[in-house]
Amino acid sequence: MTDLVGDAGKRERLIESAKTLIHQQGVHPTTLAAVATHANVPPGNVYYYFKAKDDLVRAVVDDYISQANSILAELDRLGTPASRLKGLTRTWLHVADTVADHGCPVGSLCAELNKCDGPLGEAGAEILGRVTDWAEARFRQLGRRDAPDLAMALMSGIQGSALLANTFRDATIMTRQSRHLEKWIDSLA
Amino acid sequence: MTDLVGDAGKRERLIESAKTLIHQQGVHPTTLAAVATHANVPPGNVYYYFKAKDDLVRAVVDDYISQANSILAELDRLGTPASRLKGLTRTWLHVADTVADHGCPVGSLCAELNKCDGPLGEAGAEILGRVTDWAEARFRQLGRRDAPDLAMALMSGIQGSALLANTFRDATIMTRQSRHLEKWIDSLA
DNA sequence: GTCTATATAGCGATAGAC
DNA sequence: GTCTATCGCTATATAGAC
Repeated sequence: MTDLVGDAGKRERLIESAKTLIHQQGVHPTTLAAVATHANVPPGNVYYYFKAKDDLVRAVVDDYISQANSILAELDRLGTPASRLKGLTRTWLHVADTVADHGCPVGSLCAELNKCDGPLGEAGAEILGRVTDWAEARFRQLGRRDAPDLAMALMSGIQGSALLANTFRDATIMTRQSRHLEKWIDSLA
Repeated sequence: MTDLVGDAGKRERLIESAKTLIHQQGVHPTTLAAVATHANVPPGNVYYYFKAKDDLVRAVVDDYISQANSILAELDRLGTPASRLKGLTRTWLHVADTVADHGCPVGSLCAELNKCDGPLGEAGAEILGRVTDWAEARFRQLGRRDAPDLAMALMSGIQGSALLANTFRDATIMTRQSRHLEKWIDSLA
């Protein structure tokens, strides 16, 4: 949400810059000076747009939530619940190389936020909760009573393989696991 | 590996203290002063035992590797490959509450190390590689040609559910996923 | 050989200049 | 309303005391 005009998109650039750097380096090693520099904004100037570092991180989380909403809305245009769920899996497949390099953008962020005190400590649940709830509803559309468990199993399979792909710097771990999960979804339908 | 005598176990205590604090807070927020205090060692004295913070973290990684070796050796005393693999799954089940509070000790550590430069950036692969290789060999004992994929699928299911259990602060995510994985292993045997 | 006092540096945050 | 100079804190690391 841009506050007013006069921004010249600097706030958005700062959020985008923070997203990139946090994905690559993690939250703690990412300094506000680096975020500013990468966004072509005068260093030290970040505090005009965000009153503390935590607020910038919070903005990044909000950005991921709205990004998730867009992706999920797009997936719902697919024909069947099974194809929607397989489409979700394929979302990570498309960025397998980036995941192998730096991990899943939201998964690795959640891992770090989970260890934070304060409001940010619960922020990860907002992003992953949005996606998990969506998957659960789609499994229910498939007529599955155990939809909550299945949604968790799917998300676990995705997030776990992202962690392994990153740890072993091997994008094929994602692609092979993706095949595995898509077959599994078909077997349920 | 203790260098010499005269230690009075301080080095071991520092490693144990670092393991605990890193698990709870992450690597970056854990200060050497806090590690020393928690280990009842004079602050600032850490540098006598470890020449840099990275060396302490490296010692923690080595400790997890030897811990993994012990656990895997113990699991190999079980009768069948399938029971060994299910035993691996149950290893996380036994610490489900801790996982819900602070994440999987090695999984969350790997997530953070994956974003580090230098030798530590590859350290996570040493721990998870040890376990993954073991699982792969056990799947092969089951006569599975696709043992590498199955090992990754199993580890993904475990690590992914650990991340979700931590994110949602819900230990039952681990227990339910564990049931799911054990059934899956049985279906392969 | 064991430990402590201190140097150094870098970051987040603020007060105030333009 | 927009941005910059600077403060104060904290953490790693070292030099040297016991």
